[in-house]
Amino acid sequence: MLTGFEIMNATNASQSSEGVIAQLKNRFEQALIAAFGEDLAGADPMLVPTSNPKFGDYQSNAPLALAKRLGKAPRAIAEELIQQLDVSDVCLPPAIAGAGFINFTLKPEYLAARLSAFQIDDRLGVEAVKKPKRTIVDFSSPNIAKEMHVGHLRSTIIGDCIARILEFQGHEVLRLNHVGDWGTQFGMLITYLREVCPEALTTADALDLGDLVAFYKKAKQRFDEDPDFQEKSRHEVVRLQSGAEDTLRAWNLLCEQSRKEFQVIYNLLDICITERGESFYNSLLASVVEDLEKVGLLVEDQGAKCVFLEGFQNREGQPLPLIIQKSDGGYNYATTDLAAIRYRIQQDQAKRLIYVTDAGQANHFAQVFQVARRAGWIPEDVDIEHVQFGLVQGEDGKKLKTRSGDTIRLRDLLDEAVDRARADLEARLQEEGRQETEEFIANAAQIVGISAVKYADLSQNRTSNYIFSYDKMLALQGNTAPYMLYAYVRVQGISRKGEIDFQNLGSDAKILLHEETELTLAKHLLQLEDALDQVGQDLFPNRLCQYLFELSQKFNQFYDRCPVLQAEDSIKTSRLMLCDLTARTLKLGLSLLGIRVLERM
RNA sequence: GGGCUCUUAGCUCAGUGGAUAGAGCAACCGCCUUCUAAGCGGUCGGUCACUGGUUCGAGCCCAGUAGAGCCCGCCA
Repeated sequence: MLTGFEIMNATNASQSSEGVIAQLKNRFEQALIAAFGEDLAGADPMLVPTSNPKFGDYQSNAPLALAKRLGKAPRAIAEELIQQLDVSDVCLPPAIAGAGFINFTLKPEYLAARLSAFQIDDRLGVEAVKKPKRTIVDFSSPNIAKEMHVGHLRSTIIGDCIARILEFQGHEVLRLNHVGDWGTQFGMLITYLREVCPEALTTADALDLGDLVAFYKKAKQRFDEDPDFQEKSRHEVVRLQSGAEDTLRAWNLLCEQSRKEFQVIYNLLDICITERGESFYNSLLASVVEDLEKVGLLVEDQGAKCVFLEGFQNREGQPLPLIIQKSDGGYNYATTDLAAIRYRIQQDQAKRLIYVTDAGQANHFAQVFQVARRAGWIPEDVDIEHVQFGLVQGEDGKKLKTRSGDTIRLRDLLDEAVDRARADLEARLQEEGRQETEEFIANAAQIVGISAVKYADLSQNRTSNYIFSYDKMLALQGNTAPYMLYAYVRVQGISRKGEIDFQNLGSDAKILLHEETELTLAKHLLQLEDALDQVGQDLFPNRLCQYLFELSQKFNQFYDRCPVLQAEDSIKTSRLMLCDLTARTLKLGLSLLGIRVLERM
């Protein structure tokens, strides 16, 4: 039981660092109960940013939704709610509008107080979650002995971003690279190499990945044509899975070779990930079959051990099986994925499993999740989610390919983005008669190029296909990485020009919000936590991009209309604080997208 | 045949059951003696694929139709 004093303290949360929406929601929930009783305890306050600035900053649609349930007119409900609602420390008096909306406008003093607190807060007001969840983000997952191509781009970028956001929110995140390092492709590759290049199987660095890819293609061709070769390859897989020493050594060399190449890409993209490939689960596969047998889900059909699925049919309208063990005794990826689910829940103790793969695997994951659920392997308190994304298409709307029709190597794609960024920058330097060092140019081009690729991907709703265009992603205006990097650079330009130390603006520094653009910017700065909460929940990084783009726009409007260095002292200090907060918010937000900033560009 | 995803401005795309559907690009018109104009302001641009349904209220939910892409028994 709270005392009156404690209730007042709990209510008077203007210095609290929770998100504005969360804070208003709390107050609203209390008012709902005070006005209409405990029955309404779970009712949704329906608090959202307003659809139009003329309605204020936030609105509640709850009175409309509750009209039927309470048997009262929406406006009357709004009236009663406002009576019970104490938000005077946060907002101007709430207004009832339209059919029964309640509109809230933040008080400038509240804004200034919150933003002042951000001044000494590296997290910019974003609280760590109270209940951290151990989370696994499974992403990137290239195949050994193949090069990373454009198909791995989205998984890598989106997965990394999701991991960064969840980590920042305070969750314990395990980033797993479920590489394809185990399966029939090794049988044929090793068999082929034994014939044509045996030294590759015993000597490190005898081949580079490019050669491996070429050998892989030839091996595949032989496999498809030559029954003898097929037989040898299958035998090689069995030898590998049973641990034959020479085959295992060859396999290890191939993996090591690929790993080095993958790392080049991960370094370029600034990706940190732990490899735990399919082979890791090899020893657990037999028990998956046994345990499915025990719970009575396993059915033998045409020699294969399967689980028949609910809600999936084949062409003839028959129930579709998920094959757990092939008729030749081998396992396939469904088995591995089931073993991985169990391992991640039981051994890793994960409470949230996130799989970042293309939408084409939606069926596969729905099937695997169904079987795991029916087997009782997914406890109530564990969430399992397939975070799917669409294809990367060329500007012709078809799957992205080189001019000659080959798959584009990820390495080449990234290099070209950097080359183009460099060409743009050099043209600009020439035009403006600027002289910069080679080091400056190389660094700026690198960051602009890579950021542009990442941002172009992350800023789209991931569920749809997206059209890859260097021209659009590197464009200097619009919702692009360069636009946002430039907003950040503008702030740093001010501090250089004015010889400002943002760390040391004086102890009496106060935020004053008089101009419209100052208020608008301040309000947006306060919404970072709400934006991150949403992405943490729904795993749509484009929402964070949208937030940062709007922040950049609002900063540029402020920059355009409010002189900083020429302003009178107290206003100059206040504006410097807004600049610094904007820059730090951009830097933090971009870092959560996996994008680094530049001080000059 | 079944499943999944998608269809919003000329183009590329946002859009959380709520008020008059938004950006960017392109086009056109303005704004640099002033912190980097890689910027800002403005104009133009909509049958939210179509038809029904649910709802006080639908671009959003449900059903159907059309179109696009992807997936569908021993590859991953």
